Amino acid sequence: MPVDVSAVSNLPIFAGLDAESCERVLWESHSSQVAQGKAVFQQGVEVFSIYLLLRGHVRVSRITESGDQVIVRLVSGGGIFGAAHAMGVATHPVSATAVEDSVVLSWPATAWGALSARFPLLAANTLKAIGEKLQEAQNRVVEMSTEHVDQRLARTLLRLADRSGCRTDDGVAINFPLTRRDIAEMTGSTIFTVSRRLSSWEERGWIDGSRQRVVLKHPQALRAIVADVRAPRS
Amino acid sequence: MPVDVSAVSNLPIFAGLDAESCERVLWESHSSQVAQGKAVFQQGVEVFSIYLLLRGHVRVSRITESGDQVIVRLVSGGGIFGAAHAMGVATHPVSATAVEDSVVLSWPATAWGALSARFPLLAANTLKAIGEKLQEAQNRVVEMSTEHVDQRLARTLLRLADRSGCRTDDGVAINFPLTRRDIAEMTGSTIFTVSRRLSSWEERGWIDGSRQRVVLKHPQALRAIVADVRAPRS
DNA sequence: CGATCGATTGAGCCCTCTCAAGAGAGGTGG
DNA sequence: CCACCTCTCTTGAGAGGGCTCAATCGATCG
Repeated sequence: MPVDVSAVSNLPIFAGLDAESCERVLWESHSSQVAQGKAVFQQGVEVFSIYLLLRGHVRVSRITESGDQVIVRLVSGGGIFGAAHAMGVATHPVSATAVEDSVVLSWPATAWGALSARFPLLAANTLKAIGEKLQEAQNRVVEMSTEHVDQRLARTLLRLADRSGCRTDDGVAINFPLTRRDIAEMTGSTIFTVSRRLSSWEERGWIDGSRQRVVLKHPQALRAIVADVRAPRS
Repeated sequence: MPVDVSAVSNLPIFAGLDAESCERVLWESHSSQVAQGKAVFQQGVEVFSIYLLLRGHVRVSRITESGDQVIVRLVSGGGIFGAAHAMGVATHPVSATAVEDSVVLSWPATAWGALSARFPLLAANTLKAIGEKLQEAQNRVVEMSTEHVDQRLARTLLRLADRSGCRTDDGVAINFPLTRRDIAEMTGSTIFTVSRRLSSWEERGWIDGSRQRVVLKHPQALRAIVADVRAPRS
C-alpha cells in the first residue's frame, strides 16, 4: 500500500498501537482518491467498508423522505466515517460526499472486524470515536432545542474554524468550499436566513464572506452571540 | 446478588453470552432501587459506574448554561445508560432521574472495563448499544431540522407508545408518568404549545390526555401527521 | 458569451414562543 | 374531613423570529 505508516500512526484511531500493529492494520486497507463532489458511499446501500479520511473534507448527510437534506457531520482529516458496520447496521443511513478533492482509506467491514478482535486497542479507539460522535450529536440536539438561528450559526462557524481553520492576515479562514446551503443544512435553517445573517455580520466587520468561503475576522463577536443568554424557554 | 440470571440473560447487552459468563458479569454488579424523582447520577459529577435499567423508567437530561432543560433520552427496561466511561468521558454530560420507582444495576467503571476485555461479546454489545444511541441522536437532529412541532410531537408519542406502551380498551397507554413539560423537553418545544396540540388532538378523539398520562386512541391519525409532507425547506 | 450555480435582497405571512391568568388534581397537616 | 398549598395543565392575547416565494445579481466554467 502506498500509505506511509508514519503518516497515520499518530491519528486517534491508531492511538497506542505500535508501528508493527499499525502496519498490519494498514496492510488490509485500500487507499483511494475522491474528486470534489463525488460520493464515497450512498445512503441506503449495503455497508461494505469502513472509512478513514486522510486528506480533504467529506460531507455526511441524509435526505429525508420529504426531500430535505441535512448535514449530519462534516468530516475533516483523520476522522473515521461510514462506521455503520461496527455498530451493527447493515445499510448506510447517510451519504458521504467529498466537498473537495480528498484521499480516503477504506477497510472491508469483515477485515475491520477481524482486526478489531486482534487488536483490542483498535476496538477501544473505535468505541471512543463513536462515543465522541454521540456526544456531538446529543450536543446538537440540545442546541437545536434551545438556541436561536444566530447562535447555532455562530457556533457552527466557530466549530468549523476550530477544526479546519487556517490563520490568515484577516483572521481565521475556513479551509474548504462551504456554500450557504451547506451552512443552512448544518444549522437547520434556510439559505435565505443564513445569507441575511452573514451579510449583517459582514457589514459589522465580524466576518468576510464570498462564494463558498467564510473568514472569521472577529471570532470574539461570534462567541458573544453564542453566549447571548436571552430568556430561557418556559 | 439478588438478581436472577434468567431475568437478564436475554437482554440485548448480554446477547450471545452463556449463562456462566452472564453470571460472572452479574457477580460484579450492584442492584439498587431508585424512588420516583430521585437522581441516579448528576450532570457534571465524575463517572464511577455504568448502569443497566431493570425496571421502571429513567429520564436522561441535560441543563444548559442558560437554564433550559432538554431530555436527551428516556430509558426503558433493559437499556444501559451513564455509559460515558466506556466512551472515554470522565464526567457525566447529563443527569439521570427516575420518573417512576425503578430498579437499576450498576457496575464500577473499572470492573466493566475488565469484564469487556474478558468477554469480547460484552464489548461488542456495548458498541452496538452506543451505536444505536448514535443513530437515534442523529435521527433527532434530522427531525429537529426539518419537521414542525406537530410532527415531532406525534413522532415522540408514537415512539414512547411503541417502547413503553400498554394495550388498553381505548388504545395504547403510555406506561409511566409523563408531564407536558417532559414532552416539551423531548420535542424542543414549550409546555404551552404541547398542551394546545394535545388538546386539539383530544377534541378530535385521537388521544386521551390527563394529568401525567397520555393514551393513543388512534395511532393512525398520529402517523398521518408525521407523514404529512409539506413543502420541503429551502 | 451564454448557461448554470451560488448569493443577495425584499415583501409578507405564519408558526411558535412569550407572558398572564386561572382551573384542576393531588397531597398534607390540622 | 376540610382547608390549604403546590404542581400540572389549560386557554387567551399578542408579538416576533424565521420561513416562503419571487426576482435579481454576480461568478465561474465550458
